[in-house]
Amino acid sequence: MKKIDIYKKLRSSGLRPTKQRVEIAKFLFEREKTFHFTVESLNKLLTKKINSKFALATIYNTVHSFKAAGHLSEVEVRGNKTYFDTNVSNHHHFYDSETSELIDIDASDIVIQKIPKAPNGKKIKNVEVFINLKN
Amino acid sequence: MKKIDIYKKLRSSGLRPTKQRVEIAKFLFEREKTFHFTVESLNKLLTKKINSKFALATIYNTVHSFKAAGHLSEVEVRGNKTYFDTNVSNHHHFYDSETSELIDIDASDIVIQKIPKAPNGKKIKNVEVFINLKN
DNA sequence: TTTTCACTTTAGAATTATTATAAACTAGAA
DNA sequence: TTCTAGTTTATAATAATTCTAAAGTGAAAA
Ligand SMILES: [Mn+2]
Ligand SMILES: [Mn+2]
Ligand SMILES: [Zn+2]
Ligand SMILES: [Zn+2]
Repeated sequence: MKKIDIYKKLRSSGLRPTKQRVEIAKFLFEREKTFHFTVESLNKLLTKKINSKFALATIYNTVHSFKAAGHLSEVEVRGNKTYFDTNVSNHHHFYDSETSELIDIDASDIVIQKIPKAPNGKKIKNVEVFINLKN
Repeated sequence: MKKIDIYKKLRSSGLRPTKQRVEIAKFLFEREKTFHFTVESLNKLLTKKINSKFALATIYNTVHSFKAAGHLSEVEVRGNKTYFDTNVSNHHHFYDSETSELIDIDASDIVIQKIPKAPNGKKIKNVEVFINLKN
């Protein structure tokens, strides 16, 4: 994803392309593979990557803005911290509790044959599969 | 589950049957259906049920002891608080984000036809399916 | 039955992740 | 260039959970 595209991405979702947002967006979206992170890990990596460091509140604000704009998704992982995901398409995860690492599974790589129907007046929004790993 | 069984359950897992543990165990395990709860909700319900209230730290200690003994499992749910589950068998969940409510799905009610193989030297420990609900 | 002590409970402090506040800053429209 | 709504920031506040260390207790042993 080129710099021009980063600006487009931000502008088209009503986010002013500030220095902070552009830096963070470049870090998050200029990559080939899915990136899973916590605010803490992102903050550490950003501080290492660029010389200036942003306020922690800015990382929180930005990540939440990106999520609200649909550029990030949130993954429910065992533990205290919130995990974010640059893959916003419907997909599943391996979870390695040894390393606290998430690995993407393409939606088409898991096929569910039988599924119960939703209870009383509710509908199924989506199905998330977690495959927990061991050594 | 009778009182005698509560004592057995505690003793056999190396937990001294103190007044607090017995009360909490009775509240959690003397029921037909699965019970999903947070420490906060359990504390509220216990305070209502029995006249005396226990220290919050005791609820935490007890719930963690029960989990370590295999009498409770932990369910990963979106949000800040930790959810516990009296159903310790392998099963899945509906999650209603409107009400923050979990509903059990028997393992046999979900059949997965296709599943990817675990990465590099890892093995699959277990598979958890979450069906998120909407209205 | 009494003694003893490792285990348990408890109140409160500490820690951790996250959110709120409010003052200073800035992108970009006018 | 000016103006202002949106943004960043340091810091305080909040919320869930864990830690601490003193007081209490179940039950093994005397
Ligand atoms: Mn979590
Ligand atoms: Mn959670
Ligand atoms: Zn992912
Ligand atoms: Zn359950």
